[in-house]
Parts: sequence; C-alpha cells; structure tokens
Amino acid sequence: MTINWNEIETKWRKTWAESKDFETNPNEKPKKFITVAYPYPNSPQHIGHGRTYTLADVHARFYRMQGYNVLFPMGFHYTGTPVLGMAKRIEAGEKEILDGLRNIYHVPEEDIKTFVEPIKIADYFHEEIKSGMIEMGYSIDWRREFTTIVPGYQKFIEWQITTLKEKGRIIQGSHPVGWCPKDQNPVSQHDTMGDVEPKIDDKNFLVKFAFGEFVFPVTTLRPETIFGVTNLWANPKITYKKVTVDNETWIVSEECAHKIEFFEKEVKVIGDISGKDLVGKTAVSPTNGSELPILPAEFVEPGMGTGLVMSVPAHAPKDYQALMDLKAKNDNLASKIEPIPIIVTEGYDEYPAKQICEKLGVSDQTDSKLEEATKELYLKEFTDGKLNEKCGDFNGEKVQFGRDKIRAWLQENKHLEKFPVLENAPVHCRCGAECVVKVLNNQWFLNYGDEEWKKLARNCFDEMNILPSNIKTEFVEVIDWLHERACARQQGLGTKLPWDHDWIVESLSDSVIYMAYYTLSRFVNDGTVTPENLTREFFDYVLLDKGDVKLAASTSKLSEDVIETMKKEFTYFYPVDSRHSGRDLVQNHLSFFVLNHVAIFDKKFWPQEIVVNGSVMMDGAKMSKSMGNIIPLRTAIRDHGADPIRLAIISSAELLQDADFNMESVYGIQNKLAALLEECSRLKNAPIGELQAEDKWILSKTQNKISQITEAVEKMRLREALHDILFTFETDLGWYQKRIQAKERKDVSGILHQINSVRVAMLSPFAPHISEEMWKNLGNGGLVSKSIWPEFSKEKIDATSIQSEELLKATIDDISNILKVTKITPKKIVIYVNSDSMKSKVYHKILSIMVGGQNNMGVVMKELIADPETTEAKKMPDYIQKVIKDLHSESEEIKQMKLESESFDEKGFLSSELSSIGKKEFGVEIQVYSESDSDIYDPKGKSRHARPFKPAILIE
RNA sequence: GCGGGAGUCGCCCAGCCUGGUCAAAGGCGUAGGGCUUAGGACCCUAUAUCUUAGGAUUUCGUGGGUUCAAAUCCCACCUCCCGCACCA
Repeated sequence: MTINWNEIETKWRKTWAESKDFETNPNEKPKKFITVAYPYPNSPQHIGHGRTYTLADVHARFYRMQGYNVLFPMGFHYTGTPVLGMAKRIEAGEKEILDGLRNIYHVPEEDIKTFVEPIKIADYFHEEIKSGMIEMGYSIDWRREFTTIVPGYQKFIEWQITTLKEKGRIIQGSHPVGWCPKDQNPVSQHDTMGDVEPKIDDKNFLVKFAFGEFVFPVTTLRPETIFGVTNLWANPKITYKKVTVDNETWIVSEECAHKIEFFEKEVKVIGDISGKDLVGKTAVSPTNGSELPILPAEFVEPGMGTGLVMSVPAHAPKDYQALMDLKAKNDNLASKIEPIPIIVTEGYDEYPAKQICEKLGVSDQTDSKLEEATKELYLKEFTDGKLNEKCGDFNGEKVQFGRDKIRAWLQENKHLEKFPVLENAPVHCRCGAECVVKVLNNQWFLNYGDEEWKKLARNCFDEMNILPSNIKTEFVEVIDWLHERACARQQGLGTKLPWDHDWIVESLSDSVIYMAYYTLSRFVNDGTVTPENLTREFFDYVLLDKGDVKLAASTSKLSEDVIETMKKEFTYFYPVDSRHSGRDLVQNHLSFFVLNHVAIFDKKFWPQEIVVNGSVMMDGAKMSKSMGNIIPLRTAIRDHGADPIRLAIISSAELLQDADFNMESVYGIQNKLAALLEECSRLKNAPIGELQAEDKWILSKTQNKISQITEAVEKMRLREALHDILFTFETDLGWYQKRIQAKERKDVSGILHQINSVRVAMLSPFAPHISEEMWKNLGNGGLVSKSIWPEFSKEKIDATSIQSEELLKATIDDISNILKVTKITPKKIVIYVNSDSMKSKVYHKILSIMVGGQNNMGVVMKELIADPETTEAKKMPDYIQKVIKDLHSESEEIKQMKLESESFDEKGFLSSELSSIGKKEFGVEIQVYSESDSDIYDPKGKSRHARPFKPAILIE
C-alpha cells in the first residue's frame, strides 16, 4: 500500500487548526510550559533544525495527552548581524551566495531582489521556517508568535536590560573588537573578505620600562618573565617614533603608533628617534628599578607589538640566541650579561632556553628552528613550570596561575596594560581596508564572573531536571569559567540600550528570559494592549509583583482588569517547565538563560528543566552547504511526509548522541507505518469474550509496555519509546499470532483492536498525522491527539499468565534447540513435568532466597538445610545447582511473580496449550506426562530430569 | 595542560547510572527460504566458535582489582572526538 502522506497530513492539520487545538489559555488544569530556542531566520530550516523542535513537540503532545494544559509557543530571533552581511554580499552580487539561494534554497528571483535589505531576508525565511513548522505538525500556539524586533518585544527587552542594570548585573569596561578604519565600524566574520573571523588575542600585554623622560614599552605574552629580564632589544635598522600617549611619551615603531590610535587614547607623534640611538642606553625595570641595557637585535620586527622587546635569555630561545650572537661578536655590554632563571620546569635544567637551543642545534638568531624551540618551551613552562624565589611574592606559584597574578599586580601599579592584537592578521574588510583592533572603552558587560551570581545559578541547576542527566557536569563547568560577557554591540538588528542609544542589546542577551513574553504576546498581537502600554511599572508589577496595580495602570494607561488578566496568565504559565535546545548552546544560551532567570525572577519562576539534544548528521557526515548534503526540511516533508521524517529523526539516536539521518531509515519507517495503518483498517472493535491464556498474557504484556514507554517518554528517551511502540510490540504480537493461529481462533479481533488502539495512542505524539488516520480507521471516535494517554494499571497484569506463557515459550525453545542440534525429524515429542513435592519445595525455597539477592550456592545450601522442611536438599546438590542456574537467567520480575503465585499447574497448562502450538511448530503431537503418572511413557528415563518450570523432554 | 565525551559481536548503534533477565536489543548488510509476472515491499530462518539432547567455550579498547557473579563498579594505561588555554 502506498500512502499519500501529504494528503493525509494536510487533512489532519486542517482539522487541528479548525478546532484550535493548540491555542492554550489558562484554565483549571495543571500546566506545562514547553519552549524551544527560536530560530534565526537567515536560511530555511534543514532536517538538523527539525530535531530540537520535533523532540519538543513530542514532549508537548505527550503532556497534552496526559491531561496537562500545554503551552508550546514560537518566536523568531531577528536580532543579530548575519543578515546584514548577507545583504551586503547580495548587493555586491556575490555569486556564491546567490547560487546558494537559487539552487539549494530555491528562493524565487523576485524575492532575492529584495534581499539587499537585511530585514527582507529575515522576513522571507521567517515565513519559510514557519511554514515548515506547520507542515511538520508542530503543536504550536501561533497566536503568541513574535519577532524580536517588534515594538512590544523591544519594550520587554528594554525592561529586562534596565532591570539587570539596576540590580548591578551590568558593568562597563573596555573591550577590543575587530574594526575597519575606513568604514568606522566593527567587523565580524561576514564583513571580511573570505569570511574570516577576526580573532583577537586578548592575552597580549604591554609592559612599560622607564627610559629617561620617555616610556620604553614592550609587548609580551608572558608577563611573569619580567623577573628574568636582563636587557631590552631594539632594532638598529629602523626609525622609532616619539609619541605622546595620554600623559606619557612612548617610543614605539611607526606601525605601533598607528595601532594605538585605535585604543581610545590621545595619540600624537612628536618626533623620531633611530634604533641605533637607543642601543647602548639603559632603561629601568618597573619591578626592581635595575638598569637594563638596550642591545641591538635584528629579529625584532617593527610590526610586532611596539617594535621593542624585553629579553629573557633564560627562558626565551630567541633572546638567548640573540645574546649569544652578540657575545660571539665580543659586544661589550652583552659580555657582562648572564641569563636570570626564574622558572623551574621538570625535564629542564637551570637554563631551559640554552638547553633547548643546544638540543635542536640552533645556529644563530635567524635560524628557523627557533620558532619550534619557542613553541615547545613556552607550552611546557606554562603547563608544568613553577616560579622561583626571584619572583618575590610569587615564589612557588605555578606559571599557569602566577601569570595572571603578576599581570594583575603590574596592572595595578600602572606598569602594564592590555595590548590586544589581531591573531590572524592581516584581515581585510570587504571594502578593502586592512582591519585593526579597536578598543571600545564604553562597552557594556553582563558580569557573569560575579561569584554571588554564579552561586544563584548553581542553586538553580541543583534543583533543575537536566536531560540527559550526564550533561549536568558540563553546565557546572561552564558556570565556573564564565566571566564578563559583552552584552551590547554597535550594529545589527535589535533593541537599543535604553540608557545609551549608541548600543544595541546583543543577540544572546536579548534571548534569555523572553519565554516570559510568550505569556503576554497574545494580548499585544490581538490588540488588547499596544506596545506603548508596556511600561516599566507594568512589567515590574506583572512579572515581578513589584509595586501595585494602580501604579502599573496609571503609567500604562491600561485598565486594572487587563493588567490583572495578563499577570494571571504569566503566573499561570511560568516557570518554564522544559527548555529544549541543541548541545552547542550549553556554553552560551542555556547557561545565560539560567543566569538571567536567577538574576531577575523569584525562585518560584526559575526554569524547571533543560533538555539537550545532539545534532543531526547526514549519512554519517556533517551537514554543510559546501558538501551539498543539506536537505531543506520542507523539501523532505514534501518528498517523504512529515511523520516519516519525524520518526527518522527521533529513532536514529538517543538524546545527546548525534543523530544520523539517512534515507533507508525513512523508507523503513514509511513501510512500518504503512503496515500498521493497514492493520488498523482491518481490525474491528468487537466484544471480547472469555480470555484464554494467551489473551491474558498479551494484555499483561501490553500493560508492561505502557509502563515502560510512559517512563521512557517522561525521561525523553524517545528513541527507546518509539522503538518499543513500533518494534517490541511487534515481537509480542508475533508470538500471540502464532498462538492464535495454532488454535485457529477467530475471536481475537476485539483484543487486537484494543491493543493497537493503545499503540496508536502512544504513537501519536511521535507521528501525529498518520496516527489520527489509524485512529479513525480503528473506528475510534474523536481525535487521537485529544485522547488520553494509556494508563498503566498494575492490577491488569496477570502474573500467572506471564510466567506460564514464558514456560511455554521456553519449552518450545528447548525443543527447537534439541532438534537443531540433533538434526532429527521428530516423530514423537514427550514432555515430563515435575511432580516431586520435595523438588517443588526446594525450588520455592531457593526462589525465596534468591529474590533476596543471594546467589551463592554455599549460602543457599546452608539455608536449605537449616530449614527442616527442605533439609533433605543436601541429598540433591546437582539439582540445586541446576535450579540456581535456571533462576539465574530469569529476570527479577519473573522471579518475583513466581514467588507470589504459589501453586501453578504445569501439567494442566502444558497439556492444554502445548498441543496446538506444538503441532503447528513441529508437526507432531506432543504428549505431556507428569513424572509420577502411572501410565507414563518413558523409555529413556528422562522424566527424572524434570524440574519445576523446566520440564524434561523426549524426542524420538 | 585543564574540562567534557567516546571506544560493544561485518557496519551503525542500545545496554553501563541501579552488577545476575547478556553470546549481549534494534537497524543495516550478508546467506537461504516463502510471497510476487518481475521489481519493490513484506514474512520466515541463519549470521562469535564448537556441539547428534535443551549444552560448552571465548568475547564488549588494554591490563589489573573488587565480587559467588563484571560490558556494567574501582585503579592504571592506550586511542579518538569536542571546548578552553597556550605560542618574544
């Protein structure tokens, strides 16, 4: 049977939409508020994006069937800069991006024309993504939709950022950015030629030495080596500039003078001084006032740092070699200089630079091996080195930690400042100019480094449910190492900082507590309130219960009624019960989400749960535009149907694993669903007559499944749940079919109908459309999406039927096994069940001992002998060993059941049930005897091997 | 170096938290059979090794340990992936 997926899906989506099934308002039921990170609309969704949303939708639909009032909303994140860059590139007519839009995303030509305006790009893909979400059958309340640049949302963000500022969470400081000197604008990846991210090395420092009335600045990555400086280096071949920098006069290379103009300093060049003139003079160390000679070195590049360098010959291979070169020339000053070791590192002697230069056979300061030597030594000293007594207060510190302390100490005494550099220079702006580092002195930061704030976040994490739970340690780590984070930028779409209109709230910072806005947005969308009504006092009262309704009403000009209604809506739905997101957002969004919530809201509104999922691979490879293996979600839906795509995404991996999407699994799922659909149309709801053994068994098994699947879904182990619904059920039904066919029964339609109804109900959160179709074909009334999630009831489990059926299966298995090994064609099969009461007694005694967890043969034997009832057991150690083994390989559950149902008539059950199935399986009659039967047929004396639940078998 | 994660029977991938139901699920592949005009789909059987009585042996990166019992717990090691740090 081929299924027209799109037709079925469209039909049911229409039904849902007409009955407004997913529009959620507060009511008397308990609620669940489920949210997913909203998308950034600069491209259509592909299958990978579908994963997070699909998982959340299953979650939402599951809770809805469990009787919760579920709110599952969606918004669109316009904030940010990528569309700006895209628009520029499109305007410039770049082939690569235009080809992508045309050939991969199939954007119509007339729409591409409008894309020179960034917002049009966002608008276009917004609609595209939304359509995809609808087609996937996501149960979203679209009345609450918004984008992050609509006025109402902006009011909310203004309130959020103001509140954070007033709570002292926002601080101002300096921050380096990549900058185009021509455009006078910060540059990010999409502003540069070749899409290079300008990487800024913020760990480069400038240290100031006194040089008469001047400052002799050097740059270094290793401020701790200040204690080992023996001299300074200047390049005699270049001419340096005298530059006034704020209140000081620095001597730096021309290149450096140009760079520091962007450091928000007063910079003015007032004269030249040649490198030759510097050589031979002395400068003064900022740490101990010692006089350090300035020596000539040609390896010093004017473009690096200040064009001046400090020399640490004990630990810097280049410095060591340059010094040796001078000594070889009998340089007067150099000859008096000896390296000062300050770092002790295992594996190196007192002078590591010397050692490594000799080891590598470095010839002179132009030798390229010096790079390697430097790299190796620096890393080693950083990771393993310890500062020695020459470092004063820092004696004994590990370099890793000492470095920061020394840096802070120097900085405090104004001997050091930051000197950020472009790590991957040269980077060129799209306009052609070479980018520089600009230090913005007035950048705004969220002070995530604050210990007290971290503590609140840790509290929240402690009480939160995190799925899967093993990712919790990662969150703990992230909170530990988080520090100040810039929360504003100078370009892009977004909301302006209310107190400083030069800045726009940065995109990660305007998407951390917005879930609260979902509870209000429908009132803005339907015109009940306008953005102007959303005043600070309004938000304070509604979201924080601060101030009073009269104040809120007076500033917002809203009626108290409306305000109270909105407040009720917020307090009904908040907190967020489950936040779904991708793994890549653990380090940023999800952590900020928690940090901002704890900073702003009362504890009762802190998030309850975070669900993290891995990404999606395509046929085992990462999806990427360049590999051409991106399948837009809507294309996939059109070609294969939404439900098969949903299931393929869910079934390919557990939550945190990367899911591998491939077409085979889609086809497999389609076939599976088609078969199930067909079966559902065949089954008729018929009255259920008297239950036979196998009926009781399959109904009990169904209860087990319900319990397992429900638990799996609750823990978001959806792959497992789906697997159980589609496949494990099948295994049990397969056995059931065997049994009823063997008995030639025709009266099981009602039972199968009941079981499959349960199955379809549980399938419906996963594959909502086709499940509705199945539900209808089953003849069940109403919508399956509105039906009740099957409820597990322990009373419906018939322990006896499960164990008897297990016995039957085991017996059949045993017979097959014997037949397989002996390769005989059976003419007669005889079964002997145990009837020895001592064996039974001992069996039960062992069972009771083993259920307690004891498995030791010795202990079991002792307990048996100790009990007068079973003391005879010592005469049958063989039997006991075998029984222990039998029980070993049985589940705790079954053991428990056996223990509970005392007497069970093995012979009766086997003789009535084994004949039909045995005949069908093996083609011969099966006779069942009890060991003690007088008319027993037992030519080989097999009967004495019979044990409880393990009959002896004779095959002829 | 720090932090996080992974290594399972041809492949992919479950199981590990909470030890015994584990020669280890499922999918794919492969082989044989059924159904079919054919193909597909579907169904059955097999798929570590040995075995003419339901059994035995060796397996879950490597090596140890704990335990009556280890894929699962502990220790050490190896390999791989990711994030961060590091490079006058």
